[in-house]
Amino acid sequence: MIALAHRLDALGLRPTEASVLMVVEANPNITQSDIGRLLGIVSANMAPLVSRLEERDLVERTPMDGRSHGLGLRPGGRSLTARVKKVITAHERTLLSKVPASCRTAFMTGLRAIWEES
Amino acid sequence: MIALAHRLDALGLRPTEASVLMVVEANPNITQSDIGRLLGIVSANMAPLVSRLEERDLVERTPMDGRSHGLGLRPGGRSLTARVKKVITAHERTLLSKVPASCRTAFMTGLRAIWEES
DNA sequence: TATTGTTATACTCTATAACTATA
DNA sequence: TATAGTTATAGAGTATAACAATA
Repeated sequence: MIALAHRLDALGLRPTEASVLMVVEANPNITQSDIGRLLGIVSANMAPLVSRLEERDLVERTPMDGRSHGLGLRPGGRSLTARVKKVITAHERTLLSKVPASCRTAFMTGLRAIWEES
Repeated sequence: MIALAHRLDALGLRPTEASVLMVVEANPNITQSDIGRLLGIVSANMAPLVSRLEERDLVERTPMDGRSHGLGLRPGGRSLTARVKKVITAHERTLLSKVPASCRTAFMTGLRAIWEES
Protein backbone atom coordinates (compact mmCIF):
# COMPACT_ATOMS: atom_id res chain seq x y z
CA MET A 1 0.00 0.00 0.00
CA ILE A 2 1.28 3.46 -0.76
CA ALA A 3 2.36 5.52 2.20
CA LEU A 4 -0.53 7.98 2.22
CA ALA A 5 -3.12 5.22 1.85
CA HIS A 6 -1.50 3.47 4.80
CA ARG A 7 -1.78 6.60 6.94
CA LEU A 8 -5.43 7.05 5.97
CA ASP A 9 -6.09 3.40 6.71
CA ALA A 10 -4.97 4.14 10.27
CA LEU A 11 -7.95 6.53 10.40
CA GLY A 12 -10.22 3.79 9.09
CA LEU A 13 -10.57 5.50 5.71
CA ARG A 14 -9.94 4.50 2.14
CA PRO A 15 -8.43 7.17 -0.11
CA THR A 16 -11.76 7.74 -1.88
CA GLU A 17 -13.58 8.12 1.43
CA ALA A 18 -11.05 10.69 2.64
CA SER A 19 -11.46 12.60 -0.64
CA VAL A 20 -15.24 12.61 -0.29
CA LEU A 21 -15.02 13.92 3.28
CA MET A 22 -12.83 16.82 2.18
CA VAL A 23 -15.11 17.65 -0.73
CA VAL A 24 -18.18 17.62 1.52
CA GLU A 25 -16.43 19.86 4.03
CA ALA A 26 -15.58 22.36 1.30
CA ASN A 27 -19.01 22.08 -0.39
CA PRO A 28 -21.80 21.71 2.17
CA ASN A 29 -24.94 20.05 0.78
CA ILE A 30 -23.20 18.92 -2.37
CA THR A 31 -25.02 15.96 -3.93
CA GLN A 32 -23.58 12.50 -4.41
CA SER A 33 -23.63 12.80 -8.18
CA ASP A 34 -21.79 16.13 -8.07
CA ILE A 35 -19.14 14.62 -5.82
CA GLY A 36 -18.81 11.75 -8.26
CA ARG A 37 -18.35 14.09 -11.20
CA LEU A 38 -15.78 16.13 -9.25
CA LEU A 39 -13.71 13.14 -8.12
CA GLY A 40 -14.33 10.74 -11.00
CA ILE A 41 -16.24 8.22 -8.92
CA VAL A 42 -19.11 6.51 -10.74
CA SER A 43 -22.45 6.80 -8.98
CA ALA A 44 -22.74 3.04 -8.55
CA ASN A 45 -19.72 3.22 -6.25
CA MET A 46 -20.78 6.44 -4.52
CA ALA A 47 -23.86 4.76 -3.06
CA PRO A 48 -22.12 2.17 -0.86
CA LEU A 49 -19.29 4.61 -0.10
CA VAL A 50 -21.65 7.22 1.33
CA SER A 51 -23.60 4.50 3.14
CA ARG A 52 -20.42 3.46 4.95
CA LEU A 53 -19.72 7.08 5.98
CA GLU A 54 -23.33 7.48 7.10
CA GLU A 55 -23.27 4.28 9.16
CA ARG A 56 -20.22 5.62 10.99
CA ASP A 57 -22.12 8.86 11.64
CA LEU A 58 -19.52 10.86 9.72
CA VAL A 59 -21.93 12.39 7.19
CA GLU A 60 -25.67 12.87 6.90
CA ARG A 61 -27.90 12.88 3.84
CA THR A 62 -30.41 15.72 3.57
CA PRO A 63 -33.09 15.42 0.86
CA MET A 64 -32.73 18.33 -1.58
CA ASP A 65 -35.51 17.49 -3.98
CA GLY A 66 -37.27 14.18 -4.34
CA ARG A 67 -34.33 12.41 -5.91
CA SER A 68 -31.07 14.04 -4.77
CA HIS A 69 -29.48 14.14 -1.34
CA GLY A 70 -27.19 16.89 -0.10
CA LEU A 71 -24.34 15.68 2.07
CA GLY A 72 -23.09 17.41 5.19
CA LEU A 73 -20.53 16.55 7.85
CA ARG A 74 -21.64 15.33 11.26
CA PRO A 75 -19.47 16.35 14.24
CA GLY A 76 -17.47 13.12 14.04
CA GLY A 77 -16.93 13.65 10.34
CA ARG A 78 -15.77 17.19 10.92
CA SER A 79 -13.08 16.17 13.39
CA LEU A 80 -12.02 13.20 11.28
CA THR A 81 -11.70 15.43 8.21
CA ALA A 82 -9.43 17.71 10.20
CA ARG A 83 -7.25 14.71 10.98
CA VAL A 84 -7.28 13.69 7.32
CA LYS A 85 -6.00 17.09 6.30
CA LYS A 86 -3.24 16.93 8.90
CA VAL A 87 -2.20 13.51 7.61
CA ILE A 88 -2.09 14.79 4.05
CA THR A 89 -0.07 17.90 4.82
CA ALA A 90 2.33 15.83 6.93
CA HIS A 91 2.73 13.44 4.02
CA GLU A 92 3.39 16.28 1.61
CA ARG A 93 5.97 17.74 3.97
CA THR A 94 7.70 14.36 4.24
CA LEU A 95 7.96 14.09 0.48
CA LEU A 96 9.06 17.67 0.00
CA SER A 97 11.75 17.33 2.66
CA LYS A 98 13.53 14.89 0.37
CA VAL A 99 13.77 17.53 -2.36
CA PRO A 100 16.82 19.79 -2.01
CA ALA A 101 15.66 23.13 -0.65
CA SER A 102 17.00 24.97 -3.67
CA CYS A 103 14.70 22.96 -5.96
CA ARG A 104 11.47 23.10 -4.00
CA THR A 105 9.84 26.15 -5.54
CA ALA A 106 10.55 25.06 -9.09
CA PHE A 107 9.54 21.50 -8.22
CA MET A 108 6.13 22.58 -6.95
CA THR A 109 5.66 24.88 -9.93
CA GLY A 110 6.36 21.95 -12.22
CA LEU A 111 3.98 19.64 -10.40
CA ARG A 112 1.18 22.17 -10.54
CA ALA A 113 1.81 22.82 -14.24
CA ILE A 114 1.46 19.11 -15.03
CA TRP A 115 -1.59 18.76 -12.82
CA GLU A 116 -3.44 21.74 -14.22
CA GLU A 117 -2.90 20.84 -17.87
CA SER A 118 -3.93 17.23 -17.48
CA MET B 1 -7.02 4.49 -17.51
CA ILE B 2 -3.95 6.64 -17.07
CA ALA B 3 -2.42 8.01 -20.23
CA LEU B 4 0.70 5.83 -20.29
CA ALA B 5 -1.30 2.66 -19.60
CA HIS B 6 -3.58 3.60 -22.48
CA ARG B 7 -0.61 3.99 -24.83
CA LEU B 8 0.81 0.63 -23.76
CA ASP B 9 -2.60 -0.97 -24.20
CA ALA B 10 -2.41 0.09 -27.85
CA LEU B 11 0.65 -2.20 -28.04
CA GLY B 12 -1.33 -5.01 -26.43
CA LEU B 13 0.63 -4.71 -23.17
CA ARG B 14 -0.28 -4.14 -19.56
CA PRO B 15 2.08 -1.90 -17.59
CA THR B 16 3.59 -4.86 -15.74
CA GLU B 17 4.21 -6.71 -19.00
CA ALA B 18 5.95 -3.69 -20.50
CA SER B 19 8.14 -3.42 -17.37
CA VAL B 20 9.08 -7.08 -17.58
CA LEU B 21 10.04 -6.75 -21.24
CA MET B 22 12.35 -3.85 -20.45
CA VAL B 23 13.93 -5.67 -17.53
CA VAL B 24 14.52 -8.77 -19.65
CA GLU B 25 16.08 -6.67 -22.39
CA ALA B 26 18.46 -5.06 -19.90
CA ASN B 27 19.19 -8.35 -18.07
CA PRO B 28 19.36 -11.29 -20.48
CA ASN B 29 18.66 -14.66 -18.85
CA ILE B 30 17.33 -13.07 -15.67
CA THR B 31 15.04 -15.48 -13.81
CA GLN B 32 11.36 -14.91 -13.12
CA SER B 33 11.93 -14.67 -9.39
CA ASP B 34 14.66 -12.07 -9.84
CA ILE B 35 12.37 -10.01 -12.07
CA GLY B 36 9.69 -10.26 -9.42
CA ARG B 37 12.02 -9.05 -6.69
CA LEU B 38 13.20 -6.20 -8.90
CA LEU B 39 9.72 -5.01 -9.87
CA GLY B 40 7.76 -6.02 -6.78
CA ILE B 41 5.67 -8.65 -8.57
CA VAL B 42 4.88 -11.74 -6.51
CA SER B 43 5.87 -15.00 -8.16
CA ALA B 44 2.29 -16.23 -8.30
CA ASN B 45 1.56 -13.39 -10.71
CA MET B 46 4.82 -13.72 -12.65
CA ALA B 47 3.87 -17.21 -13.86
CA PRO B 48 0.79 -16.30 -15.91
CA LEU B 49 2.36 -12.99 -16.96
CA VAL B 50 5.39 -14.72 -18.50
CA SER B 51 3.15 -17.39 -20.03
CA ARG B 52 1.23 -14.68 -21.85
CA LEU B 53 4.45 -13.17 -23.20
CA GLU B 54 5.68 -16.61 -24.21
CA GLU B 55 2.45 -17.49 -26.02
CA ARG B 56 2.83 -14.30 -28.06
CA ASP B 57 6.40 -15.37 -28.90
CA LEU B 58 7.81 -12.25 -27.24
CA VAL B 59 10.06 -14.05 -24.74
CA GLU B 60 11.50 -17.54 -24.37
CA ARG B 61 12.28 -19.50 -21.23
CA THR B 62 15.68 -21.21 -21.09
CA PRO B 63 16.25 -23.71 -18.25
CA MET B 64 19.13 -22.51 -16.07
CA ASP B 65 19.18 -25.28 -13.50
CA GLY B 66 16.44 -27.78 -12.81
CA ARG B 67 14.12 -25.29 -11.20
CA SER B 68 14.80 -21.80 -12.61
CA HIS B 69 14.24 -20.41 -16.08
CA GLY B 70 16.23 -17.58 -17.63
CA LEU B 71 14.19 -15.25 -19.81
CA GLY B 72 15.32 -13.81 -23.10
CA LEU B 73 13.66 -11.70 -25.78
CA ARG B 74 12.53 -13.26 -29.04
CA PRO B 75 12.77 -11.08 -32.17
CA GLY B 76 9.16 -9.93 -31.80
CA GLY B 77 9.79 -9.08 -28.16
CA ARG B 78 12.89 -7.11 -29.08
CA SER B 79 11.04 -4.91 -31.55
CA LEU B 80 8.05 -4.50 -29.26
CA THR B 81 10.33 -3.46 -26.40
CA ALA B 82 11.81 -0.81 -28.65
CA ARG B 83 8.31 0.51 -29.27
CA VAL B 84 7.58 0.44 -25.53
CA LYS B 85 10.61 2.58 -24.85
CA LYS B 86 9.57 5.03 -27.53
CA VAL B 87 6.10 5.28 -26.01
CA ILE B 88 7.54 5.91 -22.57
CA THR B 89 9.98 8.59 -23.66
CA ALA B 90 7.24 10.27 -25.70
CA HIS B 91 5.01 10.23 -22.63
CA GLU B 92 7.75 11.72 -20.47
CA ARG B 93 8.35 14.43 -23.06
CA THR B 94 4.64 15.25 -23.14
CA LEU B 95 4.56 15.67 -19.37
CA LEU B 96 7.78 17.64 -19.21
CA SER B 97 6.62 19.98 -21.99
CA LYS B 98 3.94 21.25 -19.59
CA VAL B 99 6.59 22.31 -17.09
CA PRO B 100 7.98 25.79 -17.75
CA ALA B 101 11.43 25.41 -19.29
CA SER B 102 13.04 27.36 -16.46
CA CYS B 103 11.81 24.78 -13.92
CA ARG B 104 12.65 21.56 -15.73
CA THR B 105 16.08 20.84 -14.33
CA ALA B 106 15.03 21.49 -10.74
CA PHE B 107 11.81 19.59 -11.32
CA MET B 108 13.64 16.46 -12.47
CA THR B 109 16.13 16.78 -9.62
CA GLY B 110 13.24 16.89 -7.18
CA LEU B 111 11.50 13.89 -8.72
CA ARG B 112 14.66 11.82 -8.59
CA ALA B 113 15.30 12.84 -4.99
CA ILE B 114 11.86 11.64 -3.93
CA TRP B 115 12.17 8.45 -5.97
CA GLU B 116 15.60 7.50 -4.66
CA GLU B 117 14.77 8.05 -1.01
CA SER B 118 11.53 6.10 -1.13
C1' DT C 1 -36.72 12.13 -21.70
C1' DA C 2 -33.04 12.94 -18.61
C1' DT C 3 -31.22 12.56 -13.97
C1' DT C 4 -30.46 10.63 -9.07
C1' DG C 5 -29.65 7.00 -6.57
C1' DT C 6 -29.43 2.02 -6.05
C1' DT C 7 -28.45 -2.99 -6.72
C1' DA C 8 -26.27 -6.64 -8.89
C1' DT C 9 -22.52 -8.04 -11.27
C1' DA C 10 -18.11 -8.35 -13.90
C1' DC C 11 -13.41 -7.23 -14.63
C1' DT C 12 -8.60 -6.04 -13.45
C1' DC C 13 -4.90 -6.05 -10.39
C1' DT C 14 -2.72 -7.90 -6.71
C1' DA C 15 -2.22 -10.94 -2.55
C1' DT C 16 -2.10 -15.41 0.11
C1' DA C 17 -2.08 -20.49 0.55
C1' DA C 18 -0.85 -24.83 -0.88
C1' DC C 19 1.70 -27.58 -3.78
C1' DT C 20 5.62 -29.92 -6.78
C1' DA C 21 10.17 -30.20 -8.11
C1' DT C 22 14.78 -29.06 -7.36
C1' DA C 23 18.93 -27.18 -4.75
C1' DT D 1 15.53 -26.75 4.73
C1' DA D 2 15.18 -23.20 1.31
C1' DT D 3 14.09 -21.73 -3.34
C1' DA D 4 11.70 -21.61 -8.25
C1' DG D 5 7.78 -22.05 -10.31
C1' DT D 6 2.84 -23.09 -10.57
C1' DT D 7 -2.20 -23.29 -9.54
C1' DA D 8 -6.18 -21.96 -7.26
C1' DT D 9 -8.37 -18.56 -4.94
C1' DA D 10 -9.56 -14.31 -2.36
C1' DG D 11 -9.63 -9.51 -1.81
C1' DA D 12 -9.55 -4.65 -3.20
C1' DG D 13 -10.94 -1.17 -6.45
C1' DT D 14 -13.52 0.16 -10.18
C1' DA D 15 -16.54 -0.59 -14.28
C1' DT D 16 -21.13 -1.57 -16.78
C1' DA D 17 -26.14 -2.80 -16.96
C1' DA D 18 -30.57 -2.55 -15.41
C1' DC D 19 -33.83 -0.53 -12.59
C1' DA D 20 -37.09 2.69 -9.62
C1' DA D 21 -38.26 7.19 -8.43
C1' DT D 22 -38.33 11.84 -9.65
C1' DA D 23 -37.54 16.11 -12.57
